[in-house]
Amino acid sequence: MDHVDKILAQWRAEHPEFQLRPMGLMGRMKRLTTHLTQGLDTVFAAHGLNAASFDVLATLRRSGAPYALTPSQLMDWTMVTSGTMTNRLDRLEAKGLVDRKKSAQDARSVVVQLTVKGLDLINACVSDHVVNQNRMTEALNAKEQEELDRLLAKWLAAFEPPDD
Amino acid sequence: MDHVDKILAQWRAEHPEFQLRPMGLMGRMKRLTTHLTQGLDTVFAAHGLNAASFDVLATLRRSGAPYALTPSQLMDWTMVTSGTMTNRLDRLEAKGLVDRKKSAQDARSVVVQLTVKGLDLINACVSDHVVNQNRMTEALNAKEQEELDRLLAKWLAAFEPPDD
DNA sequence: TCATTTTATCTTGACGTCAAGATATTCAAG
DNA sequence: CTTGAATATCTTGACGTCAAGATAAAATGA
Repeated sequence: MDHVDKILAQWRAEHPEFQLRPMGLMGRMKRLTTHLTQGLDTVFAAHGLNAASFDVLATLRRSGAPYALTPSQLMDWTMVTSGTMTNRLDRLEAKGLVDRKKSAQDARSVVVQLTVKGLDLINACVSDHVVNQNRMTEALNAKEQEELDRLLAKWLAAFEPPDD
Repeated sequence: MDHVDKILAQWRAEHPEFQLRPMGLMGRMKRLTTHLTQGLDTVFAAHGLNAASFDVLATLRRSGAPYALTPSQLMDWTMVTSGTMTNRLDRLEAKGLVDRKKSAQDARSVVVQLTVKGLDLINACVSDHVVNQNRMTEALNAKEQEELDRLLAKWLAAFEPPDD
């Protein structure tokens, strides 16, 4: 009897005819996401970052040398709007973790690149982050993780058709 | 090859030694949550609500007649801070969907109750909401939903020890 | 009883996000 | 060419959220 079970029990008492499995699924997803987010934030904060800034720096880092992408490419990877990305980049630039240069090919465009300071920071943070993620997933064994991943991937495919 | 697979492939190229299954799991959870949230918002918006206001009204509704809880009880159910709950209640009260009365038993406390207007609105909205949730879960069959729910519940238990 | 601690709610200030719109540049059709 | 459409980024204003602190009332215990 966890928190979500209690919510479902209340609905069942008020509306016995409701088909509640999807609600349970989404409720557990939402609550789990809250806990996972908090757990990840701890590591980000230890490096002076938050989820938003980590998201951008990690995207640049894993794109490989020279660790440079346009704001539009960053928006595609991170699922945020242009206004949000502008705001994130302003803060990262103010902290000296990225810099912005006008694109040579397209005068409308900008190239965002990790600074040396930004690269060092994200390297250290990502290492801790991966360890942290593994620790937070220990409640499930290898087989369970595999099965969960398979089901999530199938569900996700309904919203993001895989290209291949 | 979905979006998360692409992210993992980038990390694998940069850091072959990383243990990436937990990252894949969390990435899919996060992305799925984003899509699910957007899908739910559509129904809320059709009734003039958002996720925050729906959350409060639905919590009051499923608590059963007389649809009245204190702000502290609402905070426990919804996992938000006191400042957030004050803000949510201010807006709902301004729209005439709930009212706040001082508690007779405890002068520190307040009782938040659905108005008739609030009750009618949340009844209509919840019906649509349950249908919507079921529709958004159709990508998984009954057996898959059951298995996914079992795994999520087990993982969630690591963060919220079930009392029973 | 009275002082201390705990509880319940609200306030304040900062931040991250989005939608809608503004600017500037490039592309494409005739 | 030239002009209209599409693209890339930034700006603005509103909102939801949180952490930290303020206020008031109740509970505790000496």
